[in-house]
Amino acid sequence: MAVNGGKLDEAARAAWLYYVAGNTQDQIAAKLGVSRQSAQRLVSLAVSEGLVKVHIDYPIAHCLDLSKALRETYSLSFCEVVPTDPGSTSTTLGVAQATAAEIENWLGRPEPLIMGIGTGRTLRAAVEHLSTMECPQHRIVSLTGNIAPDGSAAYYNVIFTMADKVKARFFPMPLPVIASSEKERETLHAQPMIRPTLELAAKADVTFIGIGELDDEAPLYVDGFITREELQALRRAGAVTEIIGWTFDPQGRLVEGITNERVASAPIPSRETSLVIASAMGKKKLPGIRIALEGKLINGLVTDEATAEALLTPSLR
Amino acid sequence: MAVNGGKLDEAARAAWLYYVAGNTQDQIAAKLGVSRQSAQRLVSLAVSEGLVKVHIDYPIAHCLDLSKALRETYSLSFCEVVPTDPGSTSTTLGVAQATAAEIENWLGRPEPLIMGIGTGRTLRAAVEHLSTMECPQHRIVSLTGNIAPDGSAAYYNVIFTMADKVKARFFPMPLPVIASSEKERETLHAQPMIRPTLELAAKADVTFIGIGELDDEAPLYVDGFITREELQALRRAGAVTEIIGWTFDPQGRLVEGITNERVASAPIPSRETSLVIASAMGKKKLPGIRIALEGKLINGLVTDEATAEALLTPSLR
DNA sequence: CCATAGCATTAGCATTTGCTCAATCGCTCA
DNA sequence: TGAGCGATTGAGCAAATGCTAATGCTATGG
Repeated sequence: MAVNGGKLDEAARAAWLYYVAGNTQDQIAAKLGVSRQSAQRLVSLAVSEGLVKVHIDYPIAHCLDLSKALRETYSLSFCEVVPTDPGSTSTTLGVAQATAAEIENWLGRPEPLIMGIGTGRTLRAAVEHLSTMECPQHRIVSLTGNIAPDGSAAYYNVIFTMADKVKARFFPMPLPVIASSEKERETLHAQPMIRPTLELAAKADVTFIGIGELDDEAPLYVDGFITREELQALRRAGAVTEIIGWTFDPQGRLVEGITNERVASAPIPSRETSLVIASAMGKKKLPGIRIALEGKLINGLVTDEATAEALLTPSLR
Repeated sequence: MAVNGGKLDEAARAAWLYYVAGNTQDQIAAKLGVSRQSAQRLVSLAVSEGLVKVHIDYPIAHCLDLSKALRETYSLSFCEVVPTDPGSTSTTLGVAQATAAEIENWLGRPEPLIMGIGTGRTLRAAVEHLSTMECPQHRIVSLTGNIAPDGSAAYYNVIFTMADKVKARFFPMPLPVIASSEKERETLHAQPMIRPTLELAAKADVTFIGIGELDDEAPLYVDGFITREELQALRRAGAVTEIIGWTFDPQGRLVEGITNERVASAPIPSRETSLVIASAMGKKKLPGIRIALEGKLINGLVTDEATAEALLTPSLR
């Protein structure tokens, strides 16, 4: 720890000299008394450890236009559109950083608030971009269970990662994502540990969620929360997208009779009382985002240019 | 404007692809349909226009230690210590960025506040690092006059530059820094345009100031607010440092009888009601910073490692 | 005390970046 | 219409950076 900390300390210093003071790596090497290669390693360590935060502080007109159009079309209270990298296959690039910035923005406020946190790859990537902050005045509540099918803490439940970065009061949900029966869900939800957390989730001032697909790589299936048979049954019943465990049909209605009766997650907080921000981009998520928007499940969105344009093009379904 | 804006737009996009998406300049060139050199130019334009904000998000132990020691030694409410670049001759490097971040931090708060702004090279450099922000709830008041001796707006009065970046309610002070006589100052201060501004300054919640030397490059003299003779008289009378026009002796007392009776600035806001943050670094400013600290003129400080260490070494006077 | 595994460091090279200078483009004004 | 001039572009090269493979070093266990 001390050694590792000292290393990161040096890395941070090297990165500072490089990025802020504008030294070359040769100069840094001389100043820190190490070889040029070591200086390079320190800088690259700082980058890979996420110590170096870069952001482009300029409102790109096209992104602003798209954001405004989306806000108006879907009556959103919040919408952020980041540039698209035409060559990238990443499904989080840019959106993760922007979501992290928005989370930081909320957590930076002095007045106490309740933040709901969903799950998924995108949200996880966002949380990894968070700075360390101290904000004991806020309460952060997980909307989904965090027990993986094998009994371990679910990897894509991001609240534990978030707790490493942010000092606030955390309320994880010690539940599976999907209970084995409707009755089990009732029992679990009635537990004294769970009920206050559910009540807190309902009172969230701001909520960040991801949007899941229900194709063959559906996160619910890949992470083992549902079986292949259940996935197929959901699709046959018309389910197209998933948000914090709940599955929806193209009209934004909960699909009944398969898994939704057993989902142990909190309901998505009400748009009336909470700002519900979805973070998602990419072609595969398009139907899901559209459902969330048209079904009025969300009132905030972080996405990229390409997805924003597709959302504004009349649906071809 | 439209052309320039379009250019910056492209530059921002190129910089985004470079720094956030991690493309090489060749890839960017291909994606934007320009030559490699043009892509390079766009990225470098974005950097030079200050569109690219880099910050190192890691608390370097040595800086934290110094900051803590300074807070305790001088009972400061706020202290930030940035790394020192041993080779640099800059007197603002790092401190400017850190001060900008702190200003942004205050301006980002939703509850309305009054911010006092002093003058000087360091503060100017800080303001140039500010992001554009919208915060109409805040009021920002200049503590010094902004009329240069030639009648133009004084360059190092930073409030106008700040107004370009930040949308808030600004209260500049249409006065010279130093009036021609005590009587003139009284007259000016009694003006209906001035009095409310002075009252606002006295109520500042947070105040950012620089610290000026009184050597041969004294800003007051270089900028033409005082004559060489006045500078020499001030020095003979024991004046060592200057803050928003006021000159102080080593005991932190106002030097009487030379210029202080004619200084048209607002008084430094009270430490009882305002957080008064000085930003300064470098050997030349050391005596000034020490006076400000020991004379309890300030209760916040942004400086660099080398200066912090010197401040913690018992004075050799 | 020695052997060895694992990690850090170095050297050398390929890639990427930034700079300079000459050429070209486009605009203004006679 | 064309000359003049500033701005923009591209080519080539030098500097800076990042990667890989080989070497050296340290700690641990026999």
